[in-house]
Amino acid sequence: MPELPEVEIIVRGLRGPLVGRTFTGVTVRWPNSVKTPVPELQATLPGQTIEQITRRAKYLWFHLSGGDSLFLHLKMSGDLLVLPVTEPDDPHVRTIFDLDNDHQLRFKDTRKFGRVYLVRNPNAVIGRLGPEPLADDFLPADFAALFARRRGRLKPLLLNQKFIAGIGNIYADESCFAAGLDPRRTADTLSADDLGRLYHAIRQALTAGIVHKGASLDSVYRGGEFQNHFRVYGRTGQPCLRCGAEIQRVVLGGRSTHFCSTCQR
DNA sequence: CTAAAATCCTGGTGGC
DNA sequence: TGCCACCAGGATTTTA
Repeated sequence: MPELPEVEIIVRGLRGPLVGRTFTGVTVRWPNSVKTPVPELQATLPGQTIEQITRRAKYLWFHLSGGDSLFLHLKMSGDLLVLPVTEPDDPHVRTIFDLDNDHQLRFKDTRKFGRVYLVRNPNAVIGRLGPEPLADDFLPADFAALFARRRGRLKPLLLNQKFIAGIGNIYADESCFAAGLDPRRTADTLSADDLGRLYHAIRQALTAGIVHKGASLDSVYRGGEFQNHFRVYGRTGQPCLRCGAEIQRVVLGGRSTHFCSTCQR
């Protein structure tokens, strides 16, 4: 569930407690989540200091003093806790990173979809991602250019991280509503005007998500309250806040898709 | 190229 | 009350 805005908020919150700290050990309780061989992770990570934490798409990116990159992806139910070693254990903690100040970074992840990568070359993890929609140099013309020669449906394209990075189910639906576009439209039917509206809708939806400190959903409370501002996501059968028609739900690309068939064409 | 389906997972929910 | 089928979904992989 955490999408670009939620990950951005989490990254901002982790910088204070973690930048400058040095890893002293790693405990892996669910090896399937670690995409680097565990012995290699345990041999390479300790001793490296966290120089900076950034975000790329929905990945948290720890820049390490040894030149390596630690990437964490929270997927559906992941959460990160920085706690003193004396803090009681939690059965849903899958990986524990020991720090040099008697604290631990605990990767809690009920559904076990989250992933951990330690790599020398960051492109091994993030090399095939599409553009960052909130980047200063990502312009309407860049967005429109993505649609050239594409013929897929709009919603699955927005969820495709190779097409554009960081958008998930919530912000895809909210962006299509704000742009007045039916998520079932195919890319080659969108006019220049449609693409202009969609560009601004995506940027505004993601920015609003960050301003509201993300959405708290999926029983993972993150402090945000953007969930109180959804206009279509999760509102199946309820009246459209703009026209009053019932919000529809269809499945596109295997994902629940919520929209107003009156306002979105 | 597009797209649908399967995969990985558990907790919550709705039906009976 | 208890049991079970089913749903949620990010990203990848498989199949058409």
